[in-house]
Amino acid sequence: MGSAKTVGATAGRPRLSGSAGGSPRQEIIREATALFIAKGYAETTMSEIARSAGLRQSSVYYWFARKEHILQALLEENRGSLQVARALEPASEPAAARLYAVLHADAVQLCASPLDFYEFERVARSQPQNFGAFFEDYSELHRLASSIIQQGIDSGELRAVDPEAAATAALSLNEGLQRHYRQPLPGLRTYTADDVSTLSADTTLASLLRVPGKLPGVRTQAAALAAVNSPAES
Amino acid sequence: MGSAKTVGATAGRPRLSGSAGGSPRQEIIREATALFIAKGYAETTMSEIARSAGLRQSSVYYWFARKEHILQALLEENRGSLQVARALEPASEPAAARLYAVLHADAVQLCASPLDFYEFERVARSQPQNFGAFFEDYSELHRLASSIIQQGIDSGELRAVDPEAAATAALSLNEGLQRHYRQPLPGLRTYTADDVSTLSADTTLASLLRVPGKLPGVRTQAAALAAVNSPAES
DNA sequence: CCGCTGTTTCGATAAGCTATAGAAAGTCTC
DNA sequence: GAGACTTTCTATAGCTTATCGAAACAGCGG
Repeated sequence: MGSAKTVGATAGRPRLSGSAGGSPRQEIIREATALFIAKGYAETTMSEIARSAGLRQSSVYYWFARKEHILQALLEENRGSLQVARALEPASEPAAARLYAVLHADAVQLCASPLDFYEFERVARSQPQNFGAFFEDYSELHRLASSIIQQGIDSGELRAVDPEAAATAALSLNEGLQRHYRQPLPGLRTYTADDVSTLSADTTLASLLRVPGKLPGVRTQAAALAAVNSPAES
Repeated sequence: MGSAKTVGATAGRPRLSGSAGGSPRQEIIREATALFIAKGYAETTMSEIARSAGLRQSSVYYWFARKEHILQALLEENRGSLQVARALEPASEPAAARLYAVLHADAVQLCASPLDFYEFERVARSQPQNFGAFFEDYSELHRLASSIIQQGIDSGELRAVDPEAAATAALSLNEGLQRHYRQPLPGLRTYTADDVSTLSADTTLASLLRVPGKLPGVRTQAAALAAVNSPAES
């Protein structure tokens, strides 16, 4: 099933609609991604994906045995915010700035992702055996964020809160706010990806900093950290 | 279609499974609610609802022409957190305590609701003409929260942030955290409804208070306010 | 040149879903 | 007891995801 050497174009029965460009697998992922962005995962049918990729509905199943597998493949191409957290958790800069940088990067990634976080989570939950990586990544991010918060408490930068609960709240805020970027509710202001990322990190840090007045400085430090530890140059 | 006087039990063709107890409409809503809580909206089929209510699948459509109408009816029975906001927005108590009370009440309601907020929103968005009330309620809650925040800024209790953005962040945090109460992610701690409500309101107020040390006092004041303005005694 | 094997696509179809249409089986009113 | 009204039923259309086996090609050995 789908051994798919990187053959140019020739093999197997030809398509009714002229043959494709690149590898069918990538083609399907690309078209599916565009449709997911436009309509969401649940509202996109395999027939639409097939039509966009120039295939018949059932032919898509040769490359992806289940609809969720397309999502899974898409996920594997979209890692990134964990790298920032992994790089910054053991670093020696002030914990507040590192936490800000991690949260901001996570929010940016949530906004840039082709799929709403909650839609992702819904599918992942229905297929836990295939989406183990999703939960592992989330749990690792949570652990790293908790650790940075603990460091900040120890150093006196942050208030003495429960680090685990604070990390949960911080990530929840990221997730909740990405929704407002992605699908603005009628009657409410619309936000850019950077708006919500800054709003989220600002809010969390303001709630944790022992001296709230230090927020602007933290923000500046975090921007410098992000420039160095961005996943682009890994 | 479904004029449904509150007749005792007699009218129309009898059911194959012995006749029902109360009004079929209420019966369907009750069984559907239980199923939605157990499995979520999308994963609950009309056949299951019908079976639980002692009807055939198509008979449910006599009472609810579309599946979403069941959800809509369910929504109309579950108002409440808006009442707290309406009562407290014009009140004269300190704004910080009123904001805390509103946010806490909203979070409690999100946790107690039979349906995940995001699942609700998804359906509401697909049927805007039927769920106008949902968006109106949300927008009113947002407006009231913004107003209380503005009052707090004016009185000097709260930092000088953008009230609209702060309200969006506060409600987003409520929504994001209800998810962690409702569907704990594997490997993470589980929270009670009161845990997440307190965590959410604490976090937001900590991020907004000019003097973070006042948080315990605000929390106490808010509890007193909630006791007086709870929707139960309206 | 011809059949064999492997690869990819196709058409047909099963099973489950929401929703509709019309017949059927009662009660109620006169 | 006839006709109207209410409620439930059976049957079915049209959509979805997913499976199955046949069809159409390339490349290879004889």
